[in-house]
Amino acid sequence: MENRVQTSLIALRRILRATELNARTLARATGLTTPQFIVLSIVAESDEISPKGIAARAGVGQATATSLLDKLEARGLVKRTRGEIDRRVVWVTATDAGRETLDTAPDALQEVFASQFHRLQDWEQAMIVAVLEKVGSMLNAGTIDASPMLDVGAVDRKQ
Amino acid sequence: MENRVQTSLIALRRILRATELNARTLARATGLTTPQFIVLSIVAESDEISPKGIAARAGVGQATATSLLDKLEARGLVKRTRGEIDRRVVWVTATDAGRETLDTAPDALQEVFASQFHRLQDWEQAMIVAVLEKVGSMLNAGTIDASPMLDVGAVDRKQ
DNA sequence: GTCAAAAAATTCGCTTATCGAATAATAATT
DNA sequence: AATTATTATTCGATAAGCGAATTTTTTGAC
Repeated sequence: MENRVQTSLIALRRILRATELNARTLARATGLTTPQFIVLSIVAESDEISPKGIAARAGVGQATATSLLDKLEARGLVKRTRGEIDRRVVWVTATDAGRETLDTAPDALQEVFASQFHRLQDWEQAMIVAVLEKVGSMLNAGTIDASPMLDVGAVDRKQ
Repeated sequence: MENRVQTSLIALRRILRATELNARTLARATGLTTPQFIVLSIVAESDEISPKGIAARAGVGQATATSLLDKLEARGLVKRTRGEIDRRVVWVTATDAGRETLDTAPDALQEVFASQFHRLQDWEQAMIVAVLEKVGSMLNAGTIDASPMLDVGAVDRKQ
């Protein structure tokens, strides 16, 4: 039914809003701006990533990524290293200070989710995991092959 | 298991990323910037809303909301009207042009989701609806009592 | 009723984000 | 060897965003 699609999308938007607000809160807690925080998170998640990759994952242009990295590097939260095999690329890694910053940031969303999650029955938890993964792949699968006219490059290249 | 929480959060982030990229794409398709698009959507969803409410829902400051509204109003996509009972507040509504803009915007995410969704079995669809709503309320429940410093009122008041 | 406090929107000044185009360096292709 | 691609960066210009101050209006206290 069309209704279910509608309901799902509304629920999705609600989830989206909650996570967005959380990102802002987190960013403030760390003294970073939201985009800076997002970039730092991406860098910390991957042990080595290029500015191009960061741009793709953060959904911003390469120029923007460079500018954000400049600020993070100036604060000593990330480090840039020229690639040795391919000297065009720059490898970005999180410094200890960078990881520290992320670790000490209290992730309200995560905590809230975890606490609520633990209240659920086992089968409910399993159901949530399954559905979230399913929806994630649905959305991602779609983005890739359904809209080639849009700049999907960024989405494609995400590893 | 802590693992399930982790897995869920990763899946959530993936969903988030997809929807974020979609928002940017949509914004470009309409000739608006992403924040402008978001604000216009919020306005169109509610038949009447104040700048303060918009700010809360969009997760930005009041000053920012005003500035975004200025631009939307200049393009004739929204209209401001002084409140009659309380003349401090301004009621913002979407104009026909504003609704038109949103309607004609091809919502890639929505289409992709819908097409994937329809392939599923009935029980799977039902499960997705249930889980997404559950997760939404879990996250929002948290947001409300975990961070009262944010004006979460708007989230409550959403119809 | 008047005066002070609160509330809503706006303005202002300043910083950050963001993009596109141009540039520089390196790699790949021919 | 020369051309083309790729990667990052710089540059210039616009938009987003914040906090503080301002304006208008309402509410509360006395």
